[in-house]
Amino acid sequence: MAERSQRIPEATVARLPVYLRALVEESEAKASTISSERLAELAGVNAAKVRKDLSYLGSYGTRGVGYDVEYLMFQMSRELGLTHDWPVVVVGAGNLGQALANYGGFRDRGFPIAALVDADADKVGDLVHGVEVRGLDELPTLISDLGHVIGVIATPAHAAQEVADRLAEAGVTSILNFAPAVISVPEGVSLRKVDLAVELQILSFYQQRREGGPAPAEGVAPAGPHAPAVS
Amino acid sequence: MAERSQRIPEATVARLPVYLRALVEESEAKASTISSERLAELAGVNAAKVRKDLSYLGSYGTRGVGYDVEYLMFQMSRELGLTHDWPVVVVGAGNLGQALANYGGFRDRGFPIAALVDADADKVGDLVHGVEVRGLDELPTLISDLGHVIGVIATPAHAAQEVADRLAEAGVTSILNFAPAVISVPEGVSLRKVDLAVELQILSFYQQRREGGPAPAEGVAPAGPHAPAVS
DNA sequence: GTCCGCTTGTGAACACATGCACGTGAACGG
DNA sequence: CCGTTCACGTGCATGTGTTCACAAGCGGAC
Repeated sequence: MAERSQRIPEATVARLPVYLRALVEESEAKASTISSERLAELAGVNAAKVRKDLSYLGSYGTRGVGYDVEYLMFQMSRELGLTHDWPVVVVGAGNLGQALANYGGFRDRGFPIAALVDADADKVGDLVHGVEVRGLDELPTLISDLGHVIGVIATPAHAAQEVADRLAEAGVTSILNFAPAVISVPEGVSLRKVDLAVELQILSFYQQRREGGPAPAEGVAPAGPHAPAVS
Repeated sequence: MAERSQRIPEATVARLPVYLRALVEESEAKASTISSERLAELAGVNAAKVRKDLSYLGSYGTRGVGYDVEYLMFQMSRELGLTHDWPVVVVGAGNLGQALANYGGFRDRGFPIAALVDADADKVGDLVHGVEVRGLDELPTLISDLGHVIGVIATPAHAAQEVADRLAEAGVTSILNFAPAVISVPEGVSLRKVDLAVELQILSFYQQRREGGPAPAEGVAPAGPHAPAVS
Protein backbone atom coordinates (compact mmCIF):
# COMPACT_ATOMS: atom_id res chain seq x y z
CA MET A 1 0.00 0.00 0.00
CA ALA A 2 0.98 3.60 0.59
CA GLU A 3 0.88 3.89 -3.18
CA ARG A 4 2.45 7.32 -3.40
CA SER A 5 0.51 8.59 -6.35
CA GLN A 6 -2.86 7.08 -5.46
CA ARG A 7 -5.55 9.69 -5.64
CA ILE A 8 -6.88 10.81 -2.29
CA PRO A 9 -10.58 11.72 -2.32
CA GLU A 10 -11.32 15.40 -1.91
CA ALA A 11 -13.50 14.79 1.10
CA THR A 12 -10.65 13.00 2.79
CA VAL A 13 -8.17 15.76 2.01
CA ALA A 14 -10.48 18.24 3.68
CA ARG A 15 -10.45 16.18 6.87
CA LEU A 16 -6.71 15.60 7.09
CA PRO A 17 -5.98 19.02 8.62
CA VAL A 18 -8.56 18.33 11.30
CA TYR A 19 -6.95 15.01 12.14
CA LEU A 20 -3.59 16.69 12.23
CA ARG A 21 -4.76 19.26 14.71
CA ALA A 22 -6.21 16.54 16.90
CA LEU A 23 -2.91 14.66 16.73
CA VAL A 24 -1.01 17.73 17.83
CA GLU A 25 -3.30 18.10 20.82
CA GLU A 26 -2.94 14.45 21.69
CA SER A 27 0.79 14.67 21.30
CA GLU A 28 0.91 17.59 23.72
CA ALA A 29 -1.06 15.45 26.13
CA LYS A 30 1.83 12.99 26.06
CA ALA A 31 -0.05 10.19 24.33
CA SER A 32 2.25 7.97 22.28
CA THR A 33 -0.43 6.03 20.41
CA ILE A 34 -4.01 6.78 19.46
CA SER A 35 -6.87 4.59 18.31
CA SER A 36 -9.11 5.40 15.40
CA GLU A 37 -11.96 5.69 17.87
CA ARG A 38 -10.23 8.34 19.97
CA LEU A 39 -9.11 10.24 16.91
CA ALA A 40 -12.65 10.11 15.58
CA GLU A 41 -13.94 11.60 18.81
CA LEU A 42 -11.45 14.46 18.66
CA ALA A 43 -12.16 15.15 15.02
CA GLY A 44 -15.92 14.89 15.31
CA VAL A 45 -16.39 12.06 12.82
CA ASN A 46 -16.89 8.33 13.06
CA ALA A 47 -14.15 5.78 13.51
CA ALA A 48 -14.67 3.90 10.26
CA LYS A 49 -14.19 7.11 8.34
CA VAL A 50 -10.96 7.84 10.18
CA ARG A 51 -9.57 4.43 9.32
CA LYS A 52 -10.54 4.69 5.70
CA ASP A 53 -9.10 8.19 5.43
CA LEU A 54 -5.84 7.17 7.05
CA SER A 55 -5.60 4.09 4.86
CA TYR A 56 -5.21 6.38 1.84
CA LEU A 57 -1.97 7.64 3.35
CA GLY A 58 -0.68 4.13 3.88
CA SER A 59 -0.90 1.42 6.50
CA TYR A 60 0.58 3.37 9.33
CA GLY A 61 -1.40 1.75 12.13
CA THR A 62 -0.73 -1.34 14.22
CA ARG A 63 -3.59 -3.75 14.69
CA GLY A 64 -4.59 -4.21 18.26
CA VAL A 65 -2.70 -1.06 19.23
CA GLY A 66 -3.57 1.99 17.18
CA TYR A 67 -1.49 4.64 15.45
CA ASP A 68 1.80 6.04 16.64
CA VAL A 69 1.01 9.69 17.24
CA GLU A 70 4.36 11.19 16.28
CA TYR A 71 4.83 9.04 13.22
CA LEU A 72 1.33 9.71 11.96
CA MET A 73 1.77 13.43 12.52
CA PHE A 74 4.94 13.35 10.51
CA GLN A 75 3.46 11.39 7.63
CA MET A 76 0.40 13.56 7.55
CA SER A 77 2.41 16.79 7.58
CA ARG A 78 4.48 15.46 4.74
CA GLU A 79 1.43 14.51 2.73
CA LEU A 80 -0.13 17.92 3.32
CA GLY A 81 3.05 19.67 2.27
CA LEU A 82 3.53 21.22 5.69
CA THR A 83 7.18 20.32 6.08
CA HIS A 84 8.02 23.86 5.13
CA ASP A 85 6.31 27.24 5.36
CA TRP A 86 4.09 28.62 2.63
CA PRO A 87 4.23 32.39 2.40
CA VAL A 88 0.84 34.03 1.99
CA VAL A 89 0.18 37.10 -0.11
CA VAL A 90 -2.98 38.92 0.89
CA VAL A 91 -4.56 41.19 -1.69
CA GLY A 92 -6.87 43.82 -0.25
CA ALA A 93 -5.89 45.78 2.85
CA GLY A 94 -9.40 46.57 3.99
CA ASN A 95 -11.03 45.26 7.11
CA LEU A 96 -10.62 41.62 6.37
CA GLY A 97 -7.17 41.88 4.85
CA GLN A 98 -5.88 43.71 7.88
CA ALA A 99 -7.52 41.29 10.26
CA LEU A 100 -5.83 38.42 8.46
CA ALA A 101 -2.47 40.16 8.68
CA ASN A 102 -2.98 40.76 12.38
CA TYR A 103 -4.04 37.24 13.16
CA GLY A 104 -1.02 35.38 14.43
CA GLY A 105 -2.56 31.96 13.96
CA PHE A 106 -1.36 31.66 10.41
CA ARG A 107 2.31 32.18 11.06
CA ASP A 108 2.10 29.63 13.86
CA ARG A 109 0.70 27.07 11.48
CA GLY A 110 3.26 27.61 8.80
CA PHE A 111 1.57 30.29 6.73
CA PRO A 112 3.38 33.57 7.36
CA ILE A 113 1.84 36.67 5.84
CA ALA A 114 4.63 37.66 3.48
CA ALA A 115 2.94 40.59 1.82
CA LEU A 116 -0.13 42.76 1.88
CA VAL A 117 -1.16 44.36 -1.38
CA ASP A 118 -3.77 46.99 -2.17
CA ALA A 119 -4.85 48.94 -5.22
CA ASP A 120 -5.46 52.09 -3.20
CA ALA A 121 -2.37 54.31 -3.45
CA ASP A 122 -3.28 55.97 -0.15
CA LYS A 123 -2.80 52.71 1.69
CA VAL A 124 0.50 51.81 0.07
CA GLY A 125 3.32 52.25 2.52
CA ASP A 126 1.17 51.74 5.63
CA LEU A 127 2.40 49.22 8.14
CA VAL A 128 -0.02 46.51 9.25
CA HIS A 129 1.32 44.25 11.95
CA GLY A 130 4.82 44.82 10.67
CA VAL A 131 3.95 44.18 7.05
CA GLU A 132 4.16 47.06 4.61
CA VAL A 133 1.30 47.51 2.18
CA ARG A 134 2.46 47.28 -1.44
CA GLY A 135 0.89 48.46 -4.64
CA LEU A 136 -1.00 46.07 -6.85
CA ASP A 137 1.49 46.43 -9.68
CA GLU A 138 4.26 45.11 -7.47
CA LEU A 139 2.52 41.75 -7.42
CA PRO A 140 4.59 40.04 -10.13
CA THR A 141 7.88 41.09 -8.53
CA LEU A 142 6.77 40.08 -5.07
CA ILE A 143 5.65 36.70 -6.20
CA SER A 144 8.69 35.88 -8.24
CA ASP A 145 10.81 36.85 -5.23
CA LEU A 146 8.85 34.73 -2.80
CA GLY A 147 8.55 31.59 -4.89
CA HIS A 148 5.56 29.37 -4.27
CA VAL A 149 2.97 31.32 -2.38
CA ILE A 150 -0.69 31.10 -1.54
CA GLY A 151 -2.72 34.07 -2.72
CA VAL A 152 -5.59 35.36 -0.62
CA ILE A 153 -8.22 37.61 -2.14
CA ALA A 154 -9.72 39.95 0.44
CA THR A 155 -11.04 42.64 -1.86
CA PRO A 156 -14.59 43.81 -2.58
CA ALA A 157 -16.49 41.51 -4.91
CA HIS A 158 -16.12 43.67 -8.00
CA ALA A 159 -12.34 43.48 -7.90
CA ALA A 160 -12.04 39.79 -7.19
CA GLN A 161 -11.90 38.44 -10.73
CA GLU A 162 -9.25 40.87 -11.85
CA VAL A 163 -7.11 40.13 -8.82
CA ALA A 164 -7.46 36.42 -9.49
CA ASP A 165 -6.35 36.96 -13.07
CA ARG A 166 -3.33 38.93 -11.97
CA LEU A 167 -2.37 36.38 -9.36
CA ALA A 168 -2.63 33.54 -11.86
CA GLU A 169 -0.64 35.50 -14.38
CA ALA A 170 2.08 36.08 -11.82
CA GLY A 171 2.31 32.32 -11.34
CA VAL A 172 0.25 31.76 -8.21
CA THR A 173 -1.40 28.34 -8.32
CA SER A 174 -3.22 28.34 -4.99
CA ILE A 175 -5.87 30.93 -4.26
CA LEU A 176 -8.21 31.43 -1.34
CA ASN A 177 -11.08 33.78 -2.12
CA PHE A 178 -12.91 35.68 0.59
CA ALA A 179 -14.70 38.04 -1.75
CA PRO A 180 -18.42 37.36 -2.18
CA ALA A 181 -18.12 36.61 -5.88
CA VAL A 182 -17.76 33.58 -8.10
CA ILE A 183 -14.43 33.74 -9.85
CA SER A 184 -12.78 31.47 -12.35
CA VAL A 185 -9.15 30.52 -12.64
CA PRO A 186 -7.09 28.77 -15.31
CA GLU A 187 -6.54 25.02 -15.35
CA GLY A 188 -3.94 23.97 -12.86
CA VAL A 189 -4.79 26.63 -10.31
CA SER A 190 -6.52 25.55 -7.10
CA LEU A 191 -9.26 27.79 -5.86
CA ARG A 192 -11.08 27.60 -2.57
CA LYS A 193 -13.60 30.05 -1.29
CA VAL A 194 -14.83 31.25 2.05
CA ASP A 195 -17.99 33.29 1.88
CA LEU A 196 -19.23 34.45 5.22
CA ALA A 197 -22.57 35.73 3.98
CA VAL A 198 -23.26 32.41 2.29
CA GLU A 199 -22.59 30.57 5.53
CA LEU A 200 -25.04 32.80 7.37
CA GLN A 201 -27.65 32.29 4.68
CA ILE A 202 -27.29 28.52 4.92
CA LEU A 203 -27.82 28.74 8.66
CA SER A 204 -30.81 30.95 8.01
CA PHE A 205 -32.31 28.30 5.77
CA TYR A 206 -32.17 25.57 8.39
CA GLN A 207 -33.32 27.83 11.19
CA GLN A 208 -36.27 29.01 9.18
CA ARG A 209 -37.14 25.35 8.42
CA ARG A 210 -37.10 24.48 12.08
CA GLU A 211 -39.53 27.30 12.71
CA GLY A 212 -42.12 25.78 10.45
CA GLY A 213 -41.18 26.30 6.85
CA PRO A 214 -41.06 29.27 4.55
CA ALA A 215 -43.37 32.20 5.01
CA PRO A 216 -46.77 31.34 3.55
CA ALA A 217 -46.88 34.20 1.03
CA GLU A 218 -47.85 32.29 -2.09
CA GLY A 219 -49.11 33.02 -5.52
CA VAL A 220 -49.36 36.76 -5.96
CA ALA A 221 -47.34 39.06 -8.12
CA PRO A 222 -43.64 39.23 -7.56
CA ALA A 223 -43.86 42.99 -7.31
CA GLY A 224 -44.37 44.74 -4.05
CA PRO A 225 -42.18 45.35 -1.05
CA HIS A 226 -40.48 42.09 -0.36
CA ALA A 227 -37.19 40.79 0.96
CA PRO A 228 -34.36 43.12 1.81
CA ALA A 229 -31.92 43.50 -1.01
CA VAL A 230 -29.61 40.57 -0.69
CA SER A 231 -26.68 40.62 -2.98
CA MET B 1 -44.06 19.69 -7.07
CA ALA B 2 -43.36 22.68 -4.90
CA GLU B 3 -44.05 20.25 -2.10
CA ARG B 4 -43.45 22.62 0.77
CA SER B 5 -41.91 20.15 3.13
CA GLN B 6 -39.89 18.15 0.62
CA ARG B 7 -36.35 17.77 1.80
CA ILE B 8 -33.81 19.83 -0.10
CA PRO B 9 -30.39 18.18 -0.44
CA GLU B 10 -27.65 19.81 1.58
CA ALA B 11 -25.49 20.36 -1.48
CA THR B 12 -28.33 22.24 -3.10
CA VAL B 13 -28.94 24.41 -0.05
CA ALA B 14 -25.31 25.45 -0.10
CA ARG B 15 -25.67 26.66 -3.68
CA LEU B 16 -28.90 28.60 -3.26
CA PRO B 17 -27.20 31.68 -1.80
CA VAL B 18 -24.86 31.75 -4.76
CA TYR B 19 -27.76 31.62 -7.19
CA LEU B 20 -29.48 34.35 -5.25
CA ARG B 21 -26.48 36.61 -5.50
CA ALA B 22 -26.30 35.99 -9.23
CA LEU B 23 -29.99 36.81 -9.56
CA VAL B 24 -29.53 40.10 -7.74
CA GLU B 25 -26.73 41.03 -10.12
CA GLU B 26 -28.83 40.08 -13.10
CA SER B 27 -31.76 41.99 -11.73
CA GLU B 28 -29.61 45.09 -11.37
CA ALA B 29 -28.64 44.62 -14.99
CA LYS B 30 -32.31 45.01 -15.86
CA ALA B 31 -32.83 41.45 -17.03
CA SER B 32 -36.38 40.25 -16.55
CA THR B 33 -35.82 36.58 -17.28
CA ILE B 34 -32.82 34.32 -17.04
CA SER B 35 -32.05 30.89 -18.48
CA SER B 36 -30.56 28.05 -16.50
CA GLU B 37 -27.54 28.30 -18.72
CA ARG B 38 -26.90 31.95 -17.93
CA LEU B 39 -27.48 31.41 -14.25
CA ALA B 40 -25.11 28.47 -14.34
CA GLU B 41 -22.44 30.64 -15.87
CA LEU B 42 -22.84 33.30 -13.20
CA ALA B 43 -22.81 30.76 -10.41
CA GLY B 44 -19.92 28.73 -11.77
CA VAL B 45 -21.78 25.43 -12.10
CA ASN B 46 -23.42 23.56 -14.96
CA ALA B 47 -26.88 24.17 -16.27
CA ALA B 48 -28.36 20.78 -15.45
CA LYS B 49 -27.42 21.26 -11.83
CA VAL B 50 -29.09 24.65 -11.76
CA ARG B 51 -32.31 23.22 -13.13
CA LYS B 52 -32.30 20.31 -10.69
CA ASP B 53 -31.57 22.60 -7.77
CA LEU B 54 -34.31 25.05 -8.71
CA SER B 55 -36.76 22.23 -9.24
CA TYR B 56 -36.56 21.48 -5.51
CA LEU B 57 -38.04 24.91 -4.86
CA GLY B 58 -40.89 24.30 -7.27
CA SER B 59 -41.55 24.63 -10.97
CA TYR B 60 -40.91 28.31 -11.22
CA GLY B 61 -39.55 28.33 -14.75
CA THR B 62 -41.25 28.64 -18.10
CA ARG B 63 -40.21 26.19 -20.81
CA GLY B 64 -38.76 27.85 -23.81
CA VAL B 65 -38.26 31.09 -21.87
CA GLY B 66 -36.42 30.70 -18.61
CA TYR B 67 -37.02 31.95 -15.09
CA ASP B 68 -38.55 35.26 -14.10
CA VAL B 69 -35.74 36.97 -12.25
CA GLU B 70 -37.79 38.89 -9.71
CA TYR B 71 -40.13 36.05 -8.94
CA LEU B 72 -37.33 33.56 -8.53
CA MET B 73 -35.45 35.97 -6.26
CA PHE B 74 -38.52 36.31 -4.14
CA GLN B 75 -39.17 32.59 -3.86
CA MET B 76 -35.57 31.90 -3.09
CA SER B 77 -35.35 34.59 -0.42
CA ARG B 78 -38.44 33.16 1.15
CA GLU B 79 -37.08 29.64 1.12
CA LEU B 80 -33.79 30.81 2.63
CA GLY B 81 -35.60 32.69 5.35
CA LEU B 82 -34.28 36.03 4.18
CA THR B 83 -37.57 37.89 4.23
CA HIS B 84 -36.51 39.41 7.51
CA ASP B 85 -33.21 40.26 9.19
CA TRP B 86 -31.38 37.85 11.44
CA PRO B 87 -29.46 39.59 14.19
CA VAL B 88 -25.98 38.22 14.73
CA VAL B 89 -24.29 37.92 18.08
CA VAL B 90 -20.52 37.72 17.84
CA VAL B 91 -18.67 36.19 20.74
CA GLY B 92 -15.02 37.17 20.97
CA ALA B 93 -13.93 40.76 20.41
CA GLY B 94 -10.40 39.97 19.28
CA ASN B 95 -9.02 40.54 15.83
CA LEU B 96 -11.56 38.51 13.97
CA GLY B 97 -14.54 39.51 16.05
CA GLN B 98 -13.79 43.19 15.54
CA ALA B 99 -13.22 42.72 11.85
CA LEU B 100 -16.61 41.04 11.56
CA ALA B 101 -18.25 43.88 13.44
CA ASN B 102 -16.58 46.42 11.17
CA TYR B 103 -17.48 44.66 7.98
CA GLY B 104 -20.59 46.30 6.63
CA GLY B 105 -21.38 43.49 4.23
CA PHE B 106 -23.41 41.57 6.77
CA ARG B 107 -25.86 44.30 7.61
CA ASP B 108 -26.41 44.90 3.90
CA ARG B 109 -27.29 41.28 3.43
CA GLY B 110 -29.74 41.11 6.28
CA PHE B 111 -27.43 40.04 9.09
CA PRO B 112 -26.87 43.06 11.35
CA ILE B 113 -24.32 42.66 14.13
CA ALA B 114 -26.60 43.08 17.11
CA ALA B 115 -24.06 42.43 19.83
CA LEU B 116 -20.41 41.83 20.48
CA VAL B 117 -19.54 39.79 23.55
CA ASP B 118 -16.22 39.10 25.23
CA ALA B 119 -15.05 37.37 28.37
CA ASP B 120 -12.32 39.91 28.97
CA ALA B 121 -13.59 42.52 31.43
CA ASP B 122 -11.12 45.07 30.04
CA LYS B 123 -12.84 45.01 26.69
CA VAL B 124 -16.37 45.31 28.03
CA GLY B 125 -17.74 48.76 27.34
CA ASP B 126 -15.53 49.42 24.34
CA LEU B 127 -17.24 50.59 21.21
CA VAL B 128 -16.54 48.71 17.99
CA HIS B 129 -18.16 50.19 14.94
CA GLY B 130 -20.97 51.52 17.09
CA VAL B 131 -21.55 48.27 18.94
CA GLU B 132 -20.74 48.13 22.63
CA VAL B 133 -18.85 45.10 23.87
CA ARG B 134 -20.81 43.19 26.51
CA GLY B 135 -19.73 40.70 29.11
CA LEU B 136 -20.10 37.00 28.52
CA ASP B 137 -22.60 36.63 31.35
CA GLU B 138 -24.97 39.03 29.64
CA LEU B 139 -25.42 36.50 26.87
CA PRO B 140 -28.71 34.97 28.10
CA THR B 141 -30.33 38.38 28.54
CA LEU B 142 -29.11 39.63 25.18
CA ILE B 143 -30.40 36.60 23.38
CA SER B 144 -33.79 36.51 25.00
CA ASP B 145 -34.16 40.20 24.12
CA LEU B 146 -33.16 39.72 20.51
CA GLY B 147 -35.19 36.61 19.74
CA HIS B 148 -33.88 34.31 17.06
CA VAL B 149 -30.27 35.12 16.42
CA ILE B 150 -27.27 33.57 14.77
CA GLY B 151 -24.32 33.06 17.09
CA VAL B 152 -20.80 33.53 15.78
CA ILE B 153 -17.85 32.13 17.70
CA ALA B 154 -14.71 34.19 17.13
CA THR B 155 -12.76 33.21 20.22
CA PRO B 156 -9.49 31.32 20.60
CA ALA B 157 -9.81 27.56 20.17
CA HIS B 158 -9.71 26.72 23.86
CA ALA B 159 -12.79 28.78 24.63
CA ALA B 160 -14.90 27.64 21.70
CA GLN B 161 -16.64 24.66 23.24
CA GLU B 162 -17.68 26.54 26.35
CA VAL B 163 -19.02 29.42 24.30
CA ALA B 164 -20.97 26.99 22.14
CA ASP B 165 -22.46 25.42 25.27
CA ARG B 166 -23.49 28.80 26.60
CA LEU B 167 -25.00 29.86 23.30
CA ALA B 168 -26.98 26.65 23.04
CA GLU B 169 -28.12 26.98 26.63
CA ALA B 170 -29.32 30.50 25.93
CA GLY B 171 -31.46 29.14 23.11
CA VAL B 172 -29.34 29.86 20.05
CA THR B 173 -29.95 27.21 17.41
CA SER B 174 -27.66 28.47 14.63
CA ILE B 175 -23.94 28.77 15.22
CA LEU B 176 -21.08 29.69 12.95
CA ASN B 177 -17.70 28.72 14.37
CA PHE B 178 -14.49 30.47 13.32
CA ALA B 179 -12.35 29.03 16.08
CA PRO B 180 -9.90 26.35 14.99
CA ALA B 181 -11.48 23.65 17.10
CA VAL B 182 -14.02 20.89 16.66
CA ILE B 183 -17.00 21.59 18.83
CA SER B 184 -20.20 19.71 19.43
CA VAL B 185 -23.68 21.06 19.88
CA PRO B 186 -26.96 19.53 21.06
CA GLU B 187 -29.48 18.00 18.69
CA GLY B 188 -31.50 20.63 16.92
CA VAL B 189 -28.71 23.16 16.74
CA SER B 190 -27.12 23.88 13.35
CA LEU B 191 -23.40 24.29 13.34
CA ARG B 192 -21.23 25.42 10.49
CA LYS B 193 -17.55 26.09 10.63
CA VAL B 194 -15.06 28.25 8.82
CA ASP B 195 -11.47 27.38 9.52
CA LEU B 196 -8.99 29.52 7.67
CA ALA B 197 -5.94 27.46 8.56
CA VAL B 198 -7.66 24.32 7.32
CA GLU B 199 -8.39 25.99 3.99
CA LEU B 200 -4.75 26.97 3.61
CA GLN B 201 -3.65 23.45 4.45
CA ILE B 202 -5.96 21.99 1.83
CA LEU B 203 -4.46 24.34 -0.75
CA SER B 204 -1.03 23.31 0.45
CA PHE B 205 -1.89 19.67 -0.19
CA TYR B 206 -2.82 20.22 -3.80
CA GLN B 207 0.04 22.58 -4.49
CA GLN B 208 2.50 20.13 -3.05
CA ARG B 209 0.98 17.38 -5.22
CA ARG B 210 1.43 19.46 -8.31
CA GLU B 211 5.06 19.89 -7.43
CA GLY B 212 5.69 16.19 -7.59
CA GLY B 213 4.21 14.51 -4.57
CA PRO B 214 5.19 14.42 -0.93
CA ALA B 215 8.81 14.86 0.04
CA PRO B 216 10.57 11.53 -0.33
CA ALA B 217 11.89 11.43 3.24
CA GLU B 218 10.65 7.99 4.20
CA GLY B 219 12.72 6.94 7.14
CA VAL B 220 13.29 9.75 9.60
CA ALA B 221 13.48 13.46 10.21
CA PRO B 222 12.04 15.94 7.73
CA ALA B 223 13.91 19.11 6.70
CA GLY B 224 15.85 19.76 3.56
CA PRO B 225 14.81 21.55 0.40
CA HIS B 226 11.95 19.92 -1.41
CA ALA B 227 11.40 18.80 -4.95
CA PRO B 228 11.57 21.34 -7.78
CA ALA B 229 8.46 22.40 -9.57
CA VAL B 230 7.18 20.03 -12.20
CA SER B 231 4.37 22.27 -13.31
C1' DG C 1 4.51 -21.74 22.04
C1' DT C 2 -0.26 -20.99 22.00
C1' DC C 3 -4.31 -18.55 22.92
C1' DC C 4 -7.06 -14.39 23.45
C1' DG C 5 -8.51 -9.77 23.15
C1' DC C 6 -8.01 -5.70 20.74
C1' DT C 7 -7.86 -2.53 16.73
C1' DT C 8 -6.67 -1.98 12.09
C1' DG C 9 -7.61 -2.32 7.06
C1' DT C 10 -10.89 -3.18 3.54
C1' DG C 11 -14.63 -5.39 0.59
C1' DA C 12 -19.33 -4.68 -0.14
C1' DA C 13 -23.68 -2.34 0.47
C1' DC C 14 -25.71 1.73 0.74
C1' DA C 15 -26.62 6.74 0.32
C1' DC C 16 -25.89 10.90 -1.85
C1' DA C 17 -24.65 13.96 -5.66
C1' DT C 18 -23.69 14.86 -10.52
C1' DG C 19 -24.38 14.98 -15.45
C1' DC C 20 -26.56 13.36 -19.56
C1' DA C 21 -30.20 13.03 -22.62
C1' DC C 22 -34.60 13.50 -23.80
C1' DG C 23 -39.59 14.19 -23.11
C1' DT C 24 -42.67 18.10 -22.28
C1' DG C 25 -44.92 22.24 -22.60
C1' DA C 26 -44.91 27.16 -23.75
C1' DA C 27 -44.33 30.87 -27.04
C1' DC C 28 -44.24 32.55 -31.57
C1' DG C 29 -44.52 32.89 -36.65
C1' DG C 30 -46.85 32.03 -40.61
C1' DC D 1 -54.43 26.51 -36.24
C1' DC D 2 -50.37 24.07 -36.86
C1' DG D 3 -45.47 23.44 -36.78
C1' DT D 4 -41.04 24.84 -35.12
C1' DT D 5 -38.02 26.26 -31.67
C1' DC D 6 -36.50 26.77 -27.27
C1' DA D 7 -35.40 25.80 -22.50
C1' DC D 8 -37.32 23.60 -18.49
C1' DG D 9 -38.05 19.38 -15.71
C1' DT D 10 -36.66 14.79 -14.75
C1' DG D 11 -35.53 9.61 -15.23
C1' DC D 12 -31.45 7.18 -15.42
C1' DA D 13 -26.69 6.11 -15.39
C1' DT D 14 -22.47 7.28 -13.43
C1' DG D 15 -19.42 8.71 -9.92
C1' DT D 16 -18.26 9.96 -5.21
C1' DG D 17 -18.56 9.44 -0.36
C1' DT D 18 -20.16 6.96 3.90
C1' DT D 19 -21.08 3.15 6.78
C1' DC D 20 -21.12 -1.59 8.12
C1' DA D 21 -19.15 -5.76 9.30
C1' DC D 22 -15.57 -8.85 9.60
C1' DA D 23 -11.13 -11.14 8.59
C1' DA D 24 -6.37 -10.34 9.47
C1' DG D 25 -2.64 -9.31 12.34
C1' DC D 26 -0.33 -7.76 16.43
C1' DG D 27 0.88 -7.84 21.42
C1' DG D 28 0.55 -9.65 25.82
C1' DA D 29 -0.55 -13.33 29.19
C1' DC D 30 0.52 -17.59 30.75
